Amino acid sequence: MRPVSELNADAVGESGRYHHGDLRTALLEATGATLCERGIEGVTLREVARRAGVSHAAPAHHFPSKAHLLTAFAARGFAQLGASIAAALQRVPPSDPRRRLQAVGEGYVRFAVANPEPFGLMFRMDALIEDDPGLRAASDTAYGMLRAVVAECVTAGFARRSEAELIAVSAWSIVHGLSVLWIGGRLPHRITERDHRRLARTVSAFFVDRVLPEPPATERFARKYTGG
Amino acid sequence: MRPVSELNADAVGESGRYHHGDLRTALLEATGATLCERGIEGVTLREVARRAGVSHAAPAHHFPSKAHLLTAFAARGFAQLGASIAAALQRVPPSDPRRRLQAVGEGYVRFAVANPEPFGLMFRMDALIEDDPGLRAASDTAYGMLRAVVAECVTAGFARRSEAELIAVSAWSIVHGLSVLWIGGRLPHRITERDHRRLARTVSAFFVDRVLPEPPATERFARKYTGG
DNA sequence: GGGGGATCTTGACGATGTCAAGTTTCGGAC
DNA sequence: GTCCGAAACTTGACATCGTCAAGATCCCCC
Repeated sequence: MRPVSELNADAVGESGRYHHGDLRTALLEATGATLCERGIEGVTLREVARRAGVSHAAPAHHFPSKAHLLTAFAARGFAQLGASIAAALQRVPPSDPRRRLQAVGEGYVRFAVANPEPFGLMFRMDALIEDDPGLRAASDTAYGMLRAVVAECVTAGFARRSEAELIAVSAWSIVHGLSVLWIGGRLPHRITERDHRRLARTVSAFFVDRVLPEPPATERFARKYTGG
Repeated sequence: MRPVSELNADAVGESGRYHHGDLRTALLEATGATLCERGIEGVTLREVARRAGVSHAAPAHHFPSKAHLLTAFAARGFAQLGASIAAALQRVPPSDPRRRLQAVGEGYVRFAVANPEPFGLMFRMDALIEDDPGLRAASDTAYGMLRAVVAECVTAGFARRSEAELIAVSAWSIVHGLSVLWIGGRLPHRITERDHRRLARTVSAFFVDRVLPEPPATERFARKYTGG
């Protein structure tokens, strides 16, 4: 009977509390490592368990199924996405809501391009528990940050309140689409080969300047799209 | 020894030439049927073969691997996407390039929402042969239609030639992002519950009117984003 | 009309997600 | 202090998957 400390010495790592330690966290981190090394289809319950130093069926005691594990990982990803957006927002004062909206877009695309596999997984609804409360909450939090900044723009007079939702959806669509197409290698190479931040900044600024022009221009177009 | 006609009678269907008929096409159609019925993860080589009425290893003689089958199906999807865009374009005369750009966006989103699973598969690069010539060609054709209409807008004076690529990328991003978020159920329900065509039309019109305003306005913003 | 090659089948292999049953280990009750 | 229940983990098994190798079948062309 070999002591458990010898069996799991390399896998327990920093958290050596008991049995394995905090296996739940270890599995999530192993998922991230596998995801970045071998891509989404390389993420296997058995491979993740292998990396965590446990048997192939151990994950079942922390996640009812593979989908639950991926969902928990995706929820963490949405939290990190929110942090990326928050970090970008912190650099722009509340006095300039248009540039804050631009910062949201840059933070979104920057996170996506910096973490392509996790970002891709976050929107793989076929592999996730779609109505998981944690996932929904994390996703809604990120979207809520965008809506809050759009609301700031409304308050500052750069947009009408009735078109706020349309602007939010459009803004989210353009940054999400740009991220997906970029990660998927669908954009022309002469574009994506440029500096990461520059393209994200250019598209975000382009959107903000065109969609939220100076207040007078806003009034001109607003009434068209705000009918009940 | 049962005659082959009895074995495959129900599967051969309309094309009863020999062995099976045109198995390659039958497999592609079985893929589409499985995809829409059971979702992306329900698409299995064995299930597809089952539906086509052949043994589990038969597809290997027409597609070297599952990824090749899915890639061929995705290429067909891009062709259909192009057809959807072309159909939308045909309803708008060349004299109004701005509304033609709007039509491209509507055709794009309409196809995506009408065929969510095929559309999702078309951008699942982890499951596809990324640099397959057929897939690339079909994808580039669809993107080329968008670029062509943007070029029309440039010719008509609604945009500067130097910002054409930026506009094309932004337009593709917004319609693609809207499609992905919509299909993924990430948009607020109070939005997606509305009529399909209306949201697609609203966002597309919103984009066109804001990004391609009357010529004078274009000149105002153009110089910012066109630096080398 | 017969042979060559394309087409399809059968059988097998390793890998995967999940389940059932057994084993080890922790924490609290006595 | 020790003992028991529950939690954590292991072992083994099953159906299914993608892929490969080998054999069977059928069409086209010489």
